[in-house]
Amino acid sequence: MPKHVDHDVRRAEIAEALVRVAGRRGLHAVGMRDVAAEAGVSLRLVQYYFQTKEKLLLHGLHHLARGFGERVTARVVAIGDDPGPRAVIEALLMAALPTDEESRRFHLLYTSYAVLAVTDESLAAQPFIDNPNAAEDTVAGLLQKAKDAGLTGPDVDARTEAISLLAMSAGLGTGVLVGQRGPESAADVLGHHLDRIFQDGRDG
Amino acid sequence: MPKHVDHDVRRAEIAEALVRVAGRRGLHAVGMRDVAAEAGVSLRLVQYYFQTKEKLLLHGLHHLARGFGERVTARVVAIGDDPGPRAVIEALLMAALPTDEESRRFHLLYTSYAVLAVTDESLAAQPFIDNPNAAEDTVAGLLQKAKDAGLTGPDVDARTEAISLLAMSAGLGTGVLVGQRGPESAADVLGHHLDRIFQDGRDG
DNA sequence: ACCATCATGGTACGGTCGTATCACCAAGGA
DNA sequence: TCCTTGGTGATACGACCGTACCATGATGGT
Repeated sequence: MPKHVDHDVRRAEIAEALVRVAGRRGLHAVGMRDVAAEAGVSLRLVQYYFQTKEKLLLHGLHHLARGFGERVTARVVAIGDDPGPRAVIEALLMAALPTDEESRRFHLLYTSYAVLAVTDESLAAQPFIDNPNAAEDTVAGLLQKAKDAGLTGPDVDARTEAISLLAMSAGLGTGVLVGQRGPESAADVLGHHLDRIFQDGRDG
Repeated sequence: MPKHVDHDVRRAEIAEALVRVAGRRGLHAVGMRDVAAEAGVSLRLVQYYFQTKEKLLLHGLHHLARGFGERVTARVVAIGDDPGPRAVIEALLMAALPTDEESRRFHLLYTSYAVLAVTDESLAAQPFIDNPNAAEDTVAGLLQKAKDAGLTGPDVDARTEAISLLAMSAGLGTGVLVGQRGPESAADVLGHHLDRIFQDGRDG
């Protein structure tokens, strides 16, 4: 067997190119030729590693989700050793806001994919259920831990507050994306609600 | 002058057709031929009343926003004479949730348009700033009135809570749209936060 | 050393999309 | 009455898109 190129690496490169060009011109406007040009390869190559556009888009979604997960993890790790639940939740929520180019791209494309998934049955809607649910479980778990440790008021419902915070983060993110408000304003609103939840305890 | 057809009526009919077919198959998937077929007219007619697709889409957005405004107004009016601020806010927020086919369509298409506006400079981003701002002002005004009347705790910030509620409503709406949660769950979460805001007062 | 095979390039094909063009009808003012 | 003009239909055009097909290096196992 000749040449032996790592297909996974190549596919990741092409998926990266898809995400880049889609972030610039919009997911609806990207064709396979655009992706090929962005990746610096020929159209045939894109066809070779992904047989069809549908598979390319699907892979792009997974690539996007994976990259975002890594981003969030990195943010959480970066806040230091044994941080309080509030710091972790804050890092989680802030990472989801479109503050820099990467998060902006993520928010735009993830929303585009979600919209596509509603009408196109070829694009599975499952990632848009599972991923948010996982995030919800994580935040709810952290809140419950905080509540058990007495860091929050006794009347907070961890699950409800987790849902609220994530929904707010998503909604505020869209507002930032379309230019309705700045990232600082969104962060302030989130911070206000974290203050409310953690008002009875102290945090590190 | 012959025939005398009311252009505004015709354009509204075609815009309605655009919204219907886009709600079914996704905004990205609709062409002028689809709109013509849905409206029961020829392609030429769509071209005649809207010269270009860009203008058709723009008119569709305005049509959508106007229809939604009327829907919200109707909901608010329907709750009876001189309702309390909480009831009005609740009606506002609930009307935005994708509960029936019409609100589902609105949420899907408005999100699609917003995503388009981010990358396509032809589609003005202004509606996605002005409309949310107007909603925000309305809710903030109602909250302030409630606070002045002693219906809320003295520590609630009307503007921040208005932003939060609308962002939550939008985020929850998306969650309902993609099937992550049911409309009842979203309504519960919103109700929980309204309870919190109005916890110190009584409402009618 | 050879050849099966992975990897890659170039290009053509069918379809669709937005838009433009040509033709026709109908009606009301001169 | 006739002719100007608004409304409508059918169809053509050029561009682009996703996909398929054909050709050809390059390479490693035997």
